[in-house]
Amino acid sequence: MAQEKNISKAVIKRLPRYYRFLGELLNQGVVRISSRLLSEKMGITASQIRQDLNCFGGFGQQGYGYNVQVLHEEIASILGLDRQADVILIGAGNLGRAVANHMEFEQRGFRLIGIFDKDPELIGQTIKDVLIRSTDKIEPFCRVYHPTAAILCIPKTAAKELSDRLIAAGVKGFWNFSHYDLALNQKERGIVVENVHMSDSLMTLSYELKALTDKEKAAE
Amino acid sequence: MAQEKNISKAVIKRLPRYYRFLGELLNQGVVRISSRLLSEKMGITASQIRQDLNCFGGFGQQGYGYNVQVLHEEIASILGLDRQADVILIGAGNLGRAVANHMEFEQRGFRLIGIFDKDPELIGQTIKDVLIRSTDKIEPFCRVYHPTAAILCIPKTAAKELSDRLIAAGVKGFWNFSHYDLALNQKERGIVVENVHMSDSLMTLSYELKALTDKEKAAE
DNA sequence: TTTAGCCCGTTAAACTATTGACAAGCGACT
DNA sequence: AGTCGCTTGTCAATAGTTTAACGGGCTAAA
Repeated sequence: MAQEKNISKAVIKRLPRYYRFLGELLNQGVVRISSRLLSEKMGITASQIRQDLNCFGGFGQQGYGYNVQVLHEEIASILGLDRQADVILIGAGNLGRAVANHMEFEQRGFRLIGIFDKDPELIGQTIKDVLIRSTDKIEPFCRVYHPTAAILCIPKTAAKELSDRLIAAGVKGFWNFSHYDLALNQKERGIVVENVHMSDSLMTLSYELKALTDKEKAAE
Repeated sequence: MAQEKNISKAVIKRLPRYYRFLGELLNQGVVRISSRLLSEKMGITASQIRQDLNCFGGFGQQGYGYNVQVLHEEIASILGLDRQADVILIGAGNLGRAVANHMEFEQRGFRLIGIFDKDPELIGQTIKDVLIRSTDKIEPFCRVYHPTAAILCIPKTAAKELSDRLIAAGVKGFWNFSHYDLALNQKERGIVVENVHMSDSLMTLSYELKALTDKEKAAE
């Protein structure tokens, strides 16, 4: 395996997008693609594509380009989508249920093996054949099944306590939908966090819409 | 209003986070905060905070710092949270329902005024007192209510057609949860797009977990 | 087999973003 | 009123990211 140097975060963030576009090309039966053509499709520079891919090895060939299927598989492997990391979901409210139902975990490198909630009404129900257990059962469950990651779909107020407990129970990664800023406290402890701050995203949209309106007004 | 120069995207993306932290301080009854203190709480440099805030004007005072409430309100105003931009939701599946139920639109500068789906089973139902209508009714609805933005919680396959129709109907902003890369086609047309690519985020987490495991193995 | 046209990998340059440094202003205490 | 310590706003330096340029190798066609 290559990947000696530390790969920049910016590159990593682009990989899933490459993967998505290559998957589409594969579906369309496209066999080869040049960085120039892909750059036109994706709206980025060909230079960036070549530079990004080169972080992980020379997958292309001069005068030919890249083989779509090979590249698709290589990126899957880089992202670790060929594994099945066990993940548990904490919080089976609106958002938690939607995430459990909506995401294709198996195609993204994960397997959902447990769901936890503190609401007695929900406990005992199942989502996608996975039983909802009491949050009290998190520790015993982890002792048996050792999930690698946890998805947090819980209120901000519960996030600190639960994340601490999960880390103590051996969870290494978090997909955090709560408004709590998890990464702050967990850095440098061998814990990785991926935040999905939906309301931040919505506020960004608000800003951009406002900026758009202001600009149009100014143009008059 | 200040904000003459074009503000960098990186700064905008941080504003909601500032807003979140300031809101918390406000709840705790904190009256003033220095960039140094805030930087410790947020895990970024004080320099960056001062530089970011200065893009929009000098809200602080030497020897004192920033007034928490004033700054909180200023950022709300910059982000446009004091407005109520009308927004419609397209797609009332798992994800769409969760978004409608879960997000506090009124506190983020928006007001949800309509929901659309093509499934006859869902049409006629309501979410948060908002009626679910047929997607056939999008155009007449827009002619009457002129929504500023649309939330796309629909499959990739439907995204292109619906976004085209919505743009034709006068929608200016998209909060896009579909796997379709909306921004590509809509750039430079006075349309703003904020993508929430959840599966990209999940794949990023997969990469980071893999990298973590690899590093631990290498350390042995 | 030769040649022309592509296209990759790589290095260098341009650009952007973050961090550090410091002068000047404010507040609090003497 | 004067002084000390703190903190901003801003400029300069550093770090990081993106884009451009180019040598050389591969493909395909003559």
